[in-house]
Amino acid sequence: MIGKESSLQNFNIKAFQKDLLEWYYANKRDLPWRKDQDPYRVWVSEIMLQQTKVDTVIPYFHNFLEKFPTVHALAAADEQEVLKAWEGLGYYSRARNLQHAVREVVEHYGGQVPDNPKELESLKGIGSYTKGAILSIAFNQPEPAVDGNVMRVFSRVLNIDDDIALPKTKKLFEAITREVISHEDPSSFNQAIMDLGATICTPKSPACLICPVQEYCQGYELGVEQQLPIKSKAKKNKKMPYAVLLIRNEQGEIAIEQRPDDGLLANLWQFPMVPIQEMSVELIENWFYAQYGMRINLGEKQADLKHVFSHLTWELNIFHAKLEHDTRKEEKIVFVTEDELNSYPFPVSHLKMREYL
DNA sequence: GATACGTGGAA
DNA sequence: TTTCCAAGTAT
Repeated sequence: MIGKESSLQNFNIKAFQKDLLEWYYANKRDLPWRKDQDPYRVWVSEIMLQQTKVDTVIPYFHNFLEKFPTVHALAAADEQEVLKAWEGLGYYSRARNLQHAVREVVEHYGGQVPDNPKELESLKGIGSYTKGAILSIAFNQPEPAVDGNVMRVFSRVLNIDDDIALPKTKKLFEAITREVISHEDPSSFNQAIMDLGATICTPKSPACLICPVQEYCQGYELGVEQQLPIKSKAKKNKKMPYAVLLIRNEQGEIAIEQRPDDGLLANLWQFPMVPIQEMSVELIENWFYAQYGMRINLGEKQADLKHVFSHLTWELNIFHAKLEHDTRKEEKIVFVTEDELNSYPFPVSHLKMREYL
């Protein structure tokens, strides 16, 4: 690892700050969460923006703030309603953790978002990045908010080849940012680095010729900007084949079930899924009876589709089925009308399946 | 420290 | 088609 001391030798911090901030003041993007410094709005935006593009977040942000305009509104909402507002955005534990944390803010902090690192980081879903983002953007504190943009920009500017996939590398960049951050306008400094990373110092084909800090960039000077940052590869994901059953009862209602309250897509709803190795109608019917206590008649396969996650892929084979005999004791499966489906949060693959109902 | 955790868009 | 990526966090 390169120490921050050697990285910052001969680096003109004041001049870098000045050029970066002047560029930001003239070119900053007009984003809905930049209208004010309301800590709750900043918080919601930062959670939504985790691993998610700005263009994707914008409509969700508007809708979410309309439905839950304050910490009190979000604290009082049903979790299902919150998940429904998050539907399609992904990483759903963000939504559940956010509501959990907001309820803690209402209970322990009188509804005021904490303005110190200790209390902020103790809240569910707030890690080192989000803590720094809230402290700097909402409270004007000179705290680092190191995300992928910051690591990419500083990897190039300071020619640092540490693997940004490693946790310890983030600590290095946090230490560097503490040295480099503007104390006059820490909020703008952090957002400027992120805007620069998103619009100029992009992962592929960075626009070095129009970069406001080109003259400070060792990566550019050495012609290695395309090689930085160093990032180790993710592993290939695993395939998981399922039969998905669109089951109708005699009233024409449709069977859905809620997923477990932890792990993948926690607490979301889905059409019943049967893990399969090979396609066998009897195997599926029998497995379903053993699991749910319901006899079904499997109909014809309607379609298949893939649902690609970060770490695995569902191979979904969609079947119609008819409820034959119901000897259930528990109500794990619920039958609802097509209209009622609209109030349940589903993963995107199951939203797409409604076309085959 | 490695892995789980979503989704849609770009090259 | 495949791969990578995007304002990370929890465990």
